[in-house]
Amino acid sequence: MVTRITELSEHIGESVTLQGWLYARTDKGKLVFMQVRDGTGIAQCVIFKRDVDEATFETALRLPQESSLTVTGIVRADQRAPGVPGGYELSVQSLQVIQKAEEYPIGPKEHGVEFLMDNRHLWIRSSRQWAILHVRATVMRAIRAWLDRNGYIEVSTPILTPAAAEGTTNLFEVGYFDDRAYLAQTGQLYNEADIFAFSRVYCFGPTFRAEKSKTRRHLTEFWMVEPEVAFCTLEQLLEVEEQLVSYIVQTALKENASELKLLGRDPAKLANMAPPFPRITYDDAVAKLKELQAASSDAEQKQLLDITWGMDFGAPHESALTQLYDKPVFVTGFPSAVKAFYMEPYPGRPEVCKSADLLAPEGYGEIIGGSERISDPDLLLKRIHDQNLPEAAYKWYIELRQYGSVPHSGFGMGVERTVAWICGIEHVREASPFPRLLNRLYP
RNA sequence: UCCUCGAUAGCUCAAUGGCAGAGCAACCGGCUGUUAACCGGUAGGUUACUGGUUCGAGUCCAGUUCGAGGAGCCA
Repeated sequence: MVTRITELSEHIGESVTLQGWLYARTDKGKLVFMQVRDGTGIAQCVIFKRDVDEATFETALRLPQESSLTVTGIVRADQRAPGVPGGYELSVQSLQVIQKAEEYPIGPKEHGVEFLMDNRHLWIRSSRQWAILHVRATVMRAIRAWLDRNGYIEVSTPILTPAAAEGTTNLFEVGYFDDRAYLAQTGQLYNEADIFAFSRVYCFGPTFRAEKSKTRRHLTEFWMVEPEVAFCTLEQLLEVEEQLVSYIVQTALKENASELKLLGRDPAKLANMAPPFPRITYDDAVAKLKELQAASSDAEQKQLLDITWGMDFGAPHESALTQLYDKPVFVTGFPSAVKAFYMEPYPGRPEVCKSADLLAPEGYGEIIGGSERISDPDLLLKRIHDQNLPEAAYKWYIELRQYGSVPHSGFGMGVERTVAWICGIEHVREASPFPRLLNRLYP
């Protein structure tokens, strides 16, 4: 009978057996402290020389980090015991080494990014990475739970696609027999087909962008959930978004309290995530940014915040805007020219479209991009022509508007950016188990 | 693609143009409450690569490679 570390508190005074790996070890004379990981947590196992035979004590004293083992001992509650969740430790009675590990490269001291990324296959064992990936799993589970509970059906969209939805420069090209195919950048166009069969749908999977971006917010492969809703205006879509995001954050706060604590994330900064989120129009946001720019005394910041109406926001603009709110903020009504061809223009004001980005607080920036889609076939065709897109490739997409077209809206949410925000980490690469970056395809 | 910074022991980093160093990890020893323990000892080097300046280069110069941060683009 094997006990898991998360269940230790239910076995105080009992003899239990753990299976795991040696996370860290220190000794003090006739005493050895072993931090043992079992995948569910970390527990301190204490070996007193007088409690075990000579061979066991010698083994423990020399056991290398990350050796696999089975350990049996009495569970004790002890305030001094470190670990995850901590507070409980094992007085070891017996120890079996399954494999004595070779010298482990990742030690208890600090390491550089390149080294850690080269050792990502081992790095994920570290408590910090373990905590982040736990939160990631919670976020993904919460996304599905909320959508499933609210009448959405998950319909997978293809990864291998014939053409781009939004330009062709950022596509990964792959061979497709005698032809070429591209890795999907979005499932949205297929989602739009799916809503006419299922009304509310979402796709959830990896997305690929061959962008030569070298920033803390970019991966070339990332996970995105894309809900799409029939009979839905932009205003209604924003309500869906704020409810979903709030549910995700609240679920993580509830289920990953110890992980967030391990990450040093202050739960107070996430606690008030509840609808409604503030909304600001692009017009007002530009005016606000100009004020901020005028008020800035830093010359470099002044330069970065420079903006004129019609420009898309850069990272410094998003960052400055989010500092004004303690909740995520919607920016609506972007200029049509900087957004995708399929976004519905505002009636009487075609230079702006029914689009909305959701910017996460504390400078984390865009985690959602969404819009109401053009439902009129003639307008859609015109937009395709205006942008010199190949009409033939979009034949099926235009047909969706010819057989019972309805107002509809949808959005895409980036999982790694959302996880990075919730965890309060610097870089999205830590929010992915094996991140793919501009110069990183190993391991 | 552009801008800035960097590459020295397994890891993190020092070293005024003048003998290649420390901490951690490893190995040996000491210590019955460690939290990245502490104390003593041992071992560990093609200073990213190529060329140049110099009596002498880890250090200065040129080029190359790799990496980090940022911009643009985006979720």
